[in-house]
Amino acid sequence: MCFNKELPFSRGRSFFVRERKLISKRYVPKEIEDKWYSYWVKNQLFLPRGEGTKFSIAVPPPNVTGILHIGHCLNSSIQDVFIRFKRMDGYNVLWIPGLDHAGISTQQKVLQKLENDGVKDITRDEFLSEAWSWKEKFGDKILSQFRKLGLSLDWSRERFTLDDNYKEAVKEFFRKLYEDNLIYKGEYIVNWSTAYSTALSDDEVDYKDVKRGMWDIAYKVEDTEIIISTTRPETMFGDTAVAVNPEDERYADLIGKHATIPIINRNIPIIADSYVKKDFGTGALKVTPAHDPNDFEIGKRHNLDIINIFDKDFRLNVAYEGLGIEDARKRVLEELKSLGALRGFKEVVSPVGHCSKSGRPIESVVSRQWFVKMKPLAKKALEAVKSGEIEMYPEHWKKIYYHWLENIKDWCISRQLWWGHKIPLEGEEDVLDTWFSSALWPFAILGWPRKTEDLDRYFPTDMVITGGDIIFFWVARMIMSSYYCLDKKPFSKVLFHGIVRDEDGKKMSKSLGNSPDPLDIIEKYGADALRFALIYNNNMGNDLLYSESWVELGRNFCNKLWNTFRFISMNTEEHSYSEPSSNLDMFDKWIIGELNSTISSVRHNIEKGNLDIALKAIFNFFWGEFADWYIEISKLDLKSEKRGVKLDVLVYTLNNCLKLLHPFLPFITEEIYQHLNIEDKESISISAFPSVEIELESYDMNIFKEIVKGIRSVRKDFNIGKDRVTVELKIDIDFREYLEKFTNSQIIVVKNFSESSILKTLENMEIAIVANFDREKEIDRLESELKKETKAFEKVDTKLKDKTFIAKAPDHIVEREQRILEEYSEKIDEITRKLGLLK
RNA sequence: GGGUGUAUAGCUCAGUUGGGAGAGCAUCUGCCUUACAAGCAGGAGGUCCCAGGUUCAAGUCCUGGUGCGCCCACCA
Repeated sequence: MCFNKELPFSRGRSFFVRERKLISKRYVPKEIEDKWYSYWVKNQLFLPRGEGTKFSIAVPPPNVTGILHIGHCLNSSIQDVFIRFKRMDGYNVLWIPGLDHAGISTQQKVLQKLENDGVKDITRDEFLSEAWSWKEKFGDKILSQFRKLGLSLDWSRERFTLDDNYKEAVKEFFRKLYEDNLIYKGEYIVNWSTAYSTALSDDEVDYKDVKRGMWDIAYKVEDTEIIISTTRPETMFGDTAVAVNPEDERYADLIGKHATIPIINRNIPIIADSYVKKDFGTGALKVTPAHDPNDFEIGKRHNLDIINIFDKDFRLNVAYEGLGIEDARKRVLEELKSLGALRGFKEVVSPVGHCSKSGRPIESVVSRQWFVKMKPLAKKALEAVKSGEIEMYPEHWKKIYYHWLENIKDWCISRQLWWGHKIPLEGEEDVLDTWFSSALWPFAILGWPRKTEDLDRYFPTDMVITGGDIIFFWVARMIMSSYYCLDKKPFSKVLFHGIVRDEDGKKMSKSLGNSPDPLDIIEKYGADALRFALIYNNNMGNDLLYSESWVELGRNFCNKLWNTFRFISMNTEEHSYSEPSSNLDMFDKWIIGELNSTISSVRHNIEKGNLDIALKAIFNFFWGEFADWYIEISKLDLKSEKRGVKLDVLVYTLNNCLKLLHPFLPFITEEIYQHLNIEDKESISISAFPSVEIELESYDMNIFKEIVKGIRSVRKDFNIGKDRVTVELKIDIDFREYLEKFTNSQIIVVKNFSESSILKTLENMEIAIVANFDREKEIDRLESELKKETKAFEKVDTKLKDKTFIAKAPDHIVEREQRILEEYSEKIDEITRKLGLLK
């Protein structure tokens, strides 16, 4: 195989000889990240390749409004880890990028811009051309941020929800629903966004508790009156009944009579409906079917008239013509007061629907809108998850999903906007809800409704990864539409991750100004550091409280990686690498053994979706074992005849770590991999993900580590410094020579520790260090240690004296406790003996 | 009101099927030991929310309570 490689620097071992001075002591991500991204794209490394099993993901398309935030970074980094892992593991991988036109949000932004530019009276076509240039500008910006993050997306298949192909998909979906009688147009009460002058679906409304006034108003009934309570007095002109509870004795003899609306003096019937609560307000309710969902339902039950009291700009049109809602309310109250009809006032806190986009209160109005009947679509979507055909993690999301689908309501899909898919029927000017098109994303981007190779090969996709906040908007609707259109699931697995919050637990938002710009973070710390931070701290499903200190840890880790590479590269200038196989000593066997278990753990945890655990496993191995112990010990042999083997093991381990880390930290791993140059691959991204290759009997180094730590600890406690010391042991060890060099000590084996030594108890044994020391200090130290050990001894002793424990606990547990007891006992004996000598 | 999640070190969080309490940050002490001060070494710091229960054994399982969070519905 021969690649036409065009590497962005001169590559190979000679690099270090000639340019070593250029390798900076600190890792500087800025200098390499863009370079490698261009290299990957230029060499088409993100296109599907090979004959392996397919693995495909459709990226949740970001809105063309705004810019990428930290949450997007988390979402897309998680996906990239899976994608890069599978690509390295031999799968034929496809990851498709794209954007969502985001109807309301985008239209609003564009209108805002036009208003700022002083443009008025624009036609639909003029508006659309303005919106398209907006899309070009901001869409590119978002996608370039994806590149900055290092996402290995197939850019040759970039999609947009308003592409011509996509329009076909939307038309086909609508046509099918229409022909199956699942779409209908009707006069219904809908949520109306006064900010955007369009209908909204129920899901786009957020309820917030609002403090507002509630007034009692008297309506005349023949020679008496009935007093109703309302928070919206100005809607009285749309009243078509007064309702009371049928059980309410106070009003029993009024039912069937007529009440008169004050001011306009129109008569309306008094009806009985069990919806009305006796103990709320006065127990009498004014019924305004045109402007309240519950009243609308009452109206349907009693065949009441519907009187719309607003024009399209929400100015009154029955009385007080032309006044806005607030002004009208004031005037109505004044007039009621002068008529003597105003009987009470109090403040109440009650939930009010707000437009989830603009934050303004929504109005309920009756209008003609298009709806989709959802119950028939929900059935298969429900079954698919219940049967396990589609998996959802964390699993508790299933319950939320079931509950929504089991209580699903019809979906209002028409929007009075310009930016979107026009309803594909003669004469219709409205557009479809954005989610109507998003629902088709996984298959529309693969070519549906046409039969394409991509659709055939890559659908259903393997997973969808998203925040739980769009489970209804998006995930559930994709599942419904996919079964409906193709009779297949859209993906096999749904992974929900948490929301990124700030350090105080507040949701990141522009208005709070607490959301850092990912580009600033990348500029300062590098994309790898940001990816590290997000994945290292993301326990699947829980929210995460973002802190810049995480990114610092990521950067520090990259720096550690970089300096490990520098150290190794300094020593390998003249070295010709071959995979380590023979002449391995105990330390080599130990580190390769540890590497092997890390590899297993990483594979296992990525497959399970526990990316944080996988990353921590590599982090701990690389920093805590390889750098802190193996490299330090290997320095002892870099001048001996073992040098060659040591370098082989160093390079081998580093190279494997790079590959394990590549899905998480794509840039720095590529940079170092290319420098190492020990495999014939044009990129680490298409090299083979590690599997356990060198099987060997691994070596346990715990005793070695414990003794080293014991000596260090004593040196510190007694200010011994770096002087050579004599260390007494009661057993011989097979790494004595290394231990002596590593700790600057002389090891001797003794039967009893000498009087002039400092006793140190380790987990498995005791050692004694011979040095000058403060006698009193040592006595204090030993006494407090004796206390501690005695307490621990007694705890285990009590346990072992418990007959039921001996009888019922498994043998291996009992044996272990006995072993532990012996250890404590030995330690106590030794400390006691030592104390005797000192005193 | 219905549903659901969470409570472990000063902070943010890990803790697999029950079996000797962990990481990062912060903090204290000593080191520029030639790969790395973005580093190295050594420490200190915990009533695992509360109360019961199951068990030889509970941070882990069960019941109840409390605090915090989220989702759905909604009162004129």
